[in-house]
Amino acid sequence: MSKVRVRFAPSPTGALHIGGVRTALFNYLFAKKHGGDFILRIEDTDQNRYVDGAEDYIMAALDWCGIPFDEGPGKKGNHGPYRQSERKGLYKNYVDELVRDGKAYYAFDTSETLEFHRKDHEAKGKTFIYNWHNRLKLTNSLSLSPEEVEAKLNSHDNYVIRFKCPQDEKLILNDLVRGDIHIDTNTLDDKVLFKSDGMPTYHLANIVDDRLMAITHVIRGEEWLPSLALHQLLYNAFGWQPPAFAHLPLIMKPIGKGKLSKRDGEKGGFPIFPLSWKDSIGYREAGYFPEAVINFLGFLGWNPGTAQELFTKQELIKAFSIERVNKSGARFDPEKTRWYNQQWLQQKPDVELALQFSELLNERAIVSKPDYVQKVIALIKERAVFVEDFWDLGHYFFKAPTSYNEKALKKQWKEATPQLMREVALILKENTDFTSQHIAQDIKNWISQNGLSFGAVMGPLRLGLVGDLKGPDLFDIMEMIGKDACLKRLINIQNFNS
RNA sequence: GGCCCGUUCGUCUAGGGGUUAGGACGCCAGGUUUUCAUCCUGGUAACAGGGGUUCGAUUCCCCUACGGGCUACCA
Repeated sequence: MSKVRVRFAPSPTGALHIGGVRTALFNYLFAKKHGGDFILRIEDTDQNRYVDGAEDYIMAALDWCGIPFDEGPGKKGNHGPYRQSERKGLYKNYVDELVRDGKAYYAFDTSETLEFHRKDHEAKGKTFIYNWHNRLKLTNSLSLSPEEVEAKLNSHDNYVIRFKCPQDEKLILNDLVRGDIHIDTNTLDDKVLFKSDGMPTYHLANIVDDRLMAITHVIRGEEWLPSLALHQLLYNAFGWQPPAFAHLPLIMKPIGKGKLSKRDGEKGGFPIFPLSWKDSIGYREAGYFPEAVINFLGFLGWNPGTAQELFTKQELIKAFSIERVNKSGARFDPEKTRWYNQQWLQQKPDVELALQFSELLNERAIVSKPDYVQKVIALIKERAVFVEDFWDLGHYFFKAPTSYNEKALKKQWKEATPQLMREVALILKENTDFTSQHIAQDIKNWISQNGLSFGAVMGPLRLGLVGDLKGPDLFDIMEMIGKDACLKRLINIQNFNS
């Protein structure tokens, strides 16, 4: 068997959204699983929809996600160029071949005429389809005499080239995900293959390029399923062996109807793009790890059939199989993406997290020793979902509280509290070995010797040091911030309450 | 409207002719803890409906309903 070669073929019409990344990922996983190549091809045959920066965005996004391509724009390969606009000259010969063989024809109908037919049919409750049943009534090289056609071509009239869809054929198409699909060619239309601007349509370019680039498996979104028959027919017309096809289930809106779109992110307050694009925040900027993004994307429409949910990229490659891809669309769940990130954060080494957190600290003009930051992270990481959370969770390790949780204060700060805190301060002052263990011992002894309750001491104490009734072991916190800071903070809260 | 695809807890899903229909997210409760969270334990909750086939159907077939996609000189 020949080497597996798959491609991801986006149009540079804007930012790649999460569904596109999922398609790229599945292609990549499939290729790597079989020791094959993953090719990036830019399908920019529609110059009207071209968006500046979109191609760079696509490449940057794939790079951040850890989905590198083996061949593509800017990379060496034996099948380039990898932008369809740069392959423009190629397509005409192929479509001419089809015309010569009587498998395609020139059509001169103006868009206005076609639009009229469509509207007219719609008004009558019918659908206008340009195919076998009416093509002889329309203006094309099948209905016109050769002389008329010649004249039109010579006078540079606008024309398109349409595929002459065969009549009365029952096709059985195979899809790796869905199995056999039955199609009656009489329901198909004579799709435009070549546009009047000299560019091929998606259908032609796609087939020609997949052939020329020796693509063995076409893995794409389900929105392409209706085009499968046409593509199969085109391979037949050229006399080419078609690749295998797999259509991935669509990703649906978290709430409401339809497939996931850019707007859902804005509405639901979650990222829809891997990287920020214009006003839309990306997964990267929202604090997600690429590992987590890849992981949850991998589980959208696929699962390994085991209980394991956390997968590295290498594990995904190993476990991936196209047969286990689901048939039905998957509703996108932003909540679960958070869970994946939380899980990934727990697995990250503290050193690495410390490095990232230090940058955030720098932004707040806080300079701290790397090993101190690392110790802080060790204490608070288990309650974080994002690196950003470390600040909310552990700001008191770096700065004295400037405010106190009002509700908690009301509840905790009783009449006897000031005196208790003064005594605690005294105990701390006398401590000569300021470690969590010894502080705990001192305070616990004092509490039990005086018949006090833990709550009456620990609550106010935590409020004074942290500002809230949250956080890790208080004695650990005390050791970390040190004796001086502890005493200062106790004076602060005393003053605040008097 | 036409063509095509699909349908298991709220969501992502496993399973598959005879199961207490399993897991995860979420939610709820309990436990642990000086607090919060983590964590642990438990709970909640599903085979769209109707016909077949069969000793038996959630699983196979058909119909209906519902959901989705496509229906451009866009990809």
